[in-house]
Amino acid sequence: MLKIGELSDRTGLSAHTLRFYEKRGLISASDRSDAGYRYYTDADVRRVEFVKTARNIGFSLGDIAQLLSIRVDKQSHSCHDVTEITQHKLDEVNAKIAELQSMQQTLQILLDSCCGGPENATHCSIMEALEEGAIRHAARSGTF
Amino acid sequence: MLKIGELSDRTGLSAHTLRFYEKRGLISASDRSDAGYRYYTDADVRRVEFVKTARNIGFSLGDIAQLLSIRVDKQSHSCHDVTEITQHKLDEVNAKIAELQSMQQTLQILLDSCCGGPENATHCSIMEALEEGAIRHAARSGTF
DNA sequence: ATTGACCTTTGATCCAACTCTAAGGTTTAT
DNA sequence: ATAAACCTTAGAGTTGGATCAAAGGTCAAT
Repeated sequence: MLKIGELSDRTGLSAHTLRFYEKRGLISASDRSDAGYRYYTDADVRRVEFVKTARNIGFSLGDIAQLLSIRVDKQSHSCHDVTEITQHKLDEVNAKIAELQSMQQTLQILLDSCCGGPENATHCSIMEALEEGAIRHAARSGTF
Repeated sequence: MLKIGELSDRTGLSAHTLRFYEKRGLISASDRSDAGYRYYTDADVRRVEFVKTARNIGFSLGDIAQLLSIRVDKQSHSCHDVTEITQHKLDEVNAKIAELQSMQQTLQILLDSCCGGPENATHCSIMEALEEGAIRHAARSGTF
């Protein structure tokens, strides 16, 4: 049985984060000491590792909660349930990439248009482009 | 002289957002009525449009503050100053794209590995992959 | 028995860029 | 004169994923 600090050492997640995940319902301690210390089993460690892997891939904590509920009762869920979550994430990622690539293009065009030298910015073509506003209509949705 | 609602109509930014930008130091009203109503000139409109254009491209409000300070005194700034901000943004965007593409690949591999059918998830290869943790070490930095 | 490292909790704070609320004051048209 | 539509402010709330602080209790080793 591991205490939270040991679990933290083993998983690389801080004790803060582990408690936070518990509050979010993602993990829990199998046992508690009389004083309330959390004690974790090997199964708990595996669950935390599962969360960590999913998070590394880019799943949100909400997605992970869904994946975990499948994990504990695989019989009652289908592969389709799993791919649906995964596909949804992929769609999100693709949308974000498209948006960023649009920004990338615009920024590159701006950079290409400007000398970038020590001349003063009175006739800077980037400033002029921003001034004219004739740039693009990006699908901004809280990217940065 | 426009009131804030008229400026809002003209720019498509809400009055809330315009006040928020003012609080952030990006814009200001050239005048106020006795009652405190904001009044905007054409120059103010152009400044707001500048902000909007820059924001659409993906610049942060902090970046935009810098660009605006160049704008009001182009003599004292060089093209280099402008390209530096732009290049920095481009670097950020490129880093984010790389990170998302890494996620994209992983998600695609997971999807390709799974039948996605109505079979129960007992042997789902996505779940197994998450279980094993042998996936990747993504450069996560608060993307989602 | 004392030190120091560990643990507990609730709740606050951070980031960005809004978005909204409450509680009122003003303007304009009829 | 009155209603509708506008405006003001300070401040709180939103999202996601942490991260930290305060104030205290516990444990292991010496």
